[in-house]
Amino acid sequence: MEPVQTHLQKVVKDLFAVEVAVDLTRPDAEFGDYATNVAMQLSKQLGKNPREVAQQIADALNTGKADLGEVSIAGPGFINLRLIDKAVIAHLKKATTLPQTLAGQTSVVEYSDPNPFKVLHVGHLYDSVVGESIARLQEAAGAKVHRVNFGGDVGLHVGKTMWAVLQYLGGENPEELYAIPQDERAVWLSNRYVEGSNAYEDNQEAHDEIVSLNQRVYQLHADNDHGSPFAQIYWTTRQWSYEYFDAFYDRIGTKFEKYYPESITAPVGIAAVREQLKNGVFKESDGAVVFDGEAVGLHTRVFINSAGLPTYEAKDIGLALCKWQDYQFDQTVIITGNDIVEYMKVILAALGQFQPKLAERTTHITHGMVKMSGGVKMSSRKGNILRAVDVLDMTTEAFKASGREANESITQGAIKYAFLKARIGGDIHFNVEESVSMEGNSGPYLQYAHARAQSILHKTKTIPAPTITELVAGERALAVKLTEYADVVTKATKDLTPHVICTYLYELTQEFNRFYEKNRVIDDEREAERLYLVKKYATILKKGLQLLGIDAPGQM
RNA sequence: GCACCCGUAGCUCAAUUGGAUAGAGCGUCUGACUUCGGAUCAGAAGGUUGGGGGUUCGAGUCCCUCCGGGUGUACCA
Repeated sequence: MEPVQTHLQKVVKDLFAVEVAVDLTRPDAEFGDYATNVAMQLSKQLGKNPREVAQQIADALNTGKADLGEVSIAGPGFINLRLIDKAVIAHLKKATTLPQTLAGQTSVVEYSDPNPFKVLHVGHLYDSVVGESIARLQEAAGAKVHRVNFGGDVGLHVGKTMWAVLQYLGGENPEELYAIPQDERAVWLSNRYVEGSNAYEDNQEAHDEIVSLNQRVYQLHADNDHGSPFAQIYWTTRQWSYEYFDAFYDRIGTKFEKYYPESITAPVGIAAVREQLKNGVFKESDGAVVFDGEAVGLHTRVFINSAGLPTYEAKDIGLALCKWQDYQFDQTVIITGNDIVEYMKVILAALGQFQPKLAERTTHITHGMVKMSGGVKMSSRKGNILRAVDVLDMTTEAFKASGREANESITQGAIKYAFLKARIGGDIHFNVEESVSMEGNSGPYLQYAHARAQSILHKTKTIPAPTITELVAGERALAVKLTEYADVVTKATKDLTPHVICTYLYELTQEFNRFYEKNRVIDDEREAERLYLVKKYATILKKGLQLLGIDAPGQM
């Protein structure tokens, strides 16, 4: 694409002596390989008819070189360009080579962010799938990516859990914990949280005890207490929780380099906020330390409450500073639900007043909730909360129900693709039956398409031609589509939009099926050349799916 | 009340960031297989892009306004 673009840019500059950014777009195939609307953009400042401008540019282009075939003008003044086949083939050769747009850069991607002691629910799964994909996109563009995770190992929910744990153990008896089977620990612990939450609401005595236990947990951190019976119970169950997280992340193919527990970020945050209180970034109000967000068009939030305890705000400031100290990143991406979008603006506005560079390098992207649609069977499950594992189980069951053998890579392909194919931002509707369908725009369909392409390659001893020298009718559309891969990935990386990869891969399979319907591969005189196309196709499908965190088995 | 996000075909989503006749899948209907994995392909129907106004060569996209939905809004996370 580059030679054509620079050529076009030069032609425009020579003709009109203006410096404009010439955008090349990929129009419908009927128009050509590339299109530009530069003539329409220029027409106003030149005071000329756009088609006239387009004609001038087209004439000048035709006398040039740069891989150009047919140049035509259409509509109000679009210039449509067609590459010569040789240029398409040259591009095809390096179709899977991605521009290293983030080479040498360090990025910290923070996502999932579950609270220890609590259960991983469907929202964490969605957040994790998005985060992993974004991390992979940045890695593919050459960045050094650090995956990190933030969560509350202190706070009221911990007090609630500890209360119920102590009830269960009959007091501060850490040795009793070992009676709980290893594979039941995570569920057991999250059940304690639910019990503690209920007691906190319903029982005044328990309520007071929980508040007190919450304080004890903070104190335990302040004292670095690992030896007292209560501390042993806390640290042991906390560790269970992290083991549970790690096991789940391992299952879904994501791995965090570092957890930032609030017990670590809170003191850092408090210190920074107190220091900036002196500098006037924060101010005191009703005994609390607040940031006056209204002064910058946002809302005011409390960073340290009137009891002197850090709120989530201070912990988040601490988190930002910890990440900065650890990585000195060029950029950090934080992925959360969109309920905290306004909250995060306040945090970044506050941070920007004393760490402007850090704030500028932070990108907060937010998603909506996962809503279940279709025939969801929830009757056997307690409570309103949909756990992450429930989604995996439901999807596996849906596969079995359709009479096929389920396996983990297909289950996850179904879920991840269903989550990623829509633009990040709004709520998504997860339809289990649709996600496992082998027809239509689904993960398993693309996995199948890849497996089928692999099977073609294994069907013959012919070696795919190392490269093609010409394209014949029926091959060109597929070849052109294959060359779009790198542009699509680069765009997805720049905009942090994995869904454009989904759209592309699906369009690619459609293009392939159209080709395959009409053109024989095996036992054709162009077998070697066509195998080359099939091989490129399979490679791009596999690589593209990998960027989404989806495995592409060779057969299924 | 105020702020932010969302509203596109019956359903789920796209739309190259202001460009060409708003495109796909599912579902519905019509065709095509003794053929490389038909888990496919070709085609049809289905739209006042929530309503109205504005900006300009050109608006789903930008501005105003109204309607509908969601979220947030001082010591929870």
